[in-house]
Amino acid sequence: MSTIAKAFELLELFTDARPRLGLSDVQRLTARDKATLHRHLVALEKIGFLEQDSETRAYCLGPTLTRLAGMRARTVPEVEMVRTVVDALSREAGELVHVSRLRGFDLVDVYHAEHHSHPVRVSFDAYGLPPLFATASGKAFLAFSPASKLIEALDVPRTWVTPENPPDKTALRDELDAIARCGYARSRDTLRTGVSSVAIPLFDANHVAVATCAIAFPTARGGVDAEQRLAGLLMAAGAEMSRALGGDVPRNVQDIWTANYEKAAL
Amino acid sequence: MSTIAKAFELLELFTDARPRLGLSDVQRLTARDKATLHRHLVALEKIGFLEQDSETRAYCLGPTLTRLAGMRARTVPEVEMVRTVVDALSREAGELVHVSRLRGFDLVDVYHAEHHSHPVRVSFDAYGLPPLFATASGKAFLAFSPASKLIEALDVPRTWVTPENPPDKTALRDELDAIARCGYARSRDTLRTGVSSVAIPLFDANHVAVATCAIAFPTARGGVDAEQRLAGLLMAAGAEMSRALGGDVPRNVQDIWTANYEKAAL
DNA sequence: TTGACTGGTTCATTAAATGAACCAATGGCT
DNA sequence: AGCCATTGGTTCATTTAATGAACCAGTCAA
Repeated sequence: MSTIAKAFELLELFTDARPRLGLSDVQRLTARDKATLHRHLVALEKIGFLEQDSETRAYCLGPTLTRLAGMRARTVPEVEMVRTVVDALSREAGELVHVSRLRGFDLVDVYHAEHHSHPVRVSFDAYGLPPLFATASGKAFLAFSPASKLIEALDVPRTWVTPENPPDKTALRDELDAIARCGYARSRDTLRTGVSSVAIPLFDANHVAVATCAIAFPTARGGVDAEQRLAGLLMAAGAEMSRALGGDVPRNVQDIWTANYEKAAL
Repeated sequence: MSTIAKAFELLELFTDARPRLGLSDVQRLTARDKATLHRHLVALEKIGFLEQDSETRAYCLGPTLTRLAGMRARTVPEVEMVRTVVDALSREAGELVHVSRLRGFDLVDVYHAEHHSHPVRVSFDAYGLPPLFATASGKAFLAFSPASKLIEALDVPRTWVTPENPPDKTALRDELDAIARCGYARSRDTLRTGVSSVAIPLFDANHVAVATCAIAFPTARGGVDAEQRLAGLLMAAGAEMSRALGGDVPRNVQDIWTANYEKAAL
């Protein structure tokens, strides 16, 4: 394995659950040699990917990440464009909006925006990324992808331990069909109790689902009508977001969306 | 040099000026071997620090940076605390506010917030980071640091080509003295034409300046009164921000700030 | 056709990463 | 006091992984 990948694995250890790790912690988590780990940690600290508390000697994620992420947000046109749309959507919805893109069989954050009014802390990768069929975003993606994708997705080995999710294939298939009909996916308290979300897929130029946009909101605040309102906003913005990514929404999906958000607006 | 550092240097090549680089571009910029560079680029792409446009084959900064930066923003208490203060300040000022911290002789972004009303795109590292004495933030830092810091700062070799800034030591010393007296530093069109800013230092627990907070605004929008208003906001929030970093403002500086922003409020 | 570009690959050489053993300091606990 | 288990960090002989000159293949313009 390349040293770069090894060093990166160290960065991945820092999660919401354990944001500060000492040398020994890292050693326990990786079961690698202490000397090597120490050198890697120092190297990462030198370049600002980690920083070390001079008192406790513990490491945490460093400021360079902020800088580079900002650079990406400014310069990568894809993100730049999505950003304006997502910011607007976030203001309108008053909730956390995030766009993720498929990378292998994981959905990784492209950009997210949270309206200031009521901060909902939604943390993603506590211990690895959840499987596609466990999140609204993932289901939105699968529902608008060829069936073969689901088969593949189910076969991919995962670090994430599903919290009581024996993926029942037929039930899942039914749910995905329902999502394809109503235009958006939903989840309640599945990823994190108290957090619900609605999600739609975003499409590339070939009308293939390659990304997702989701709105997360506290379950307590989201009745059926609230959920439908948010889903309506999502579907109304769906075309613009796909276009921001350089893609386009398939005709049949656009028809479903148009019908649904017009209904929601009434 | 460690492989980690080498790979990191590649990431540093991606700037606002040139956000997308092909293999050959990278080779020209680094004068390193193509094979090695290619392997590094691929490794960085695998972990999502870069991403490659499948059509143009060019690389740009990747989505993992966004994810990790978000993780840091959420989990590192220092950032978390600064965040709330900076967000508030940004809303009040209606301008871009950013907090940077000293790292070697560079100021690196800890957190920044931009009020949505009028977006000012202020890009920092076009070709390396500017020297301390060329920015409001840097001058704010130097003015409240022992004189030896300035001597050191002037001696540090820099990649940044100063755009007509032969650092005249006595003039600089005079300016820094003036800053120390009035409580904040200012710059007009120095870093980027059309952009002005005001800045104050932030102090650690030992009353040593270790960071800065600056407000950037379009020169066109900033008359003398506007500048003083922003500087007043900055000085009023200075104590809270230093405390958010776990530090404290020296008595004499606090006195200057208190006197000045009370004057500005009248 | 040629030549100058791309991005990407091979494989012998070499330099850098590795890890067992070792320090030094800290913090309980008898 | 002494002791044992921690902690973060370092050394240096060994080995593994990084390196780079040369090489492919594709693209574009002259």
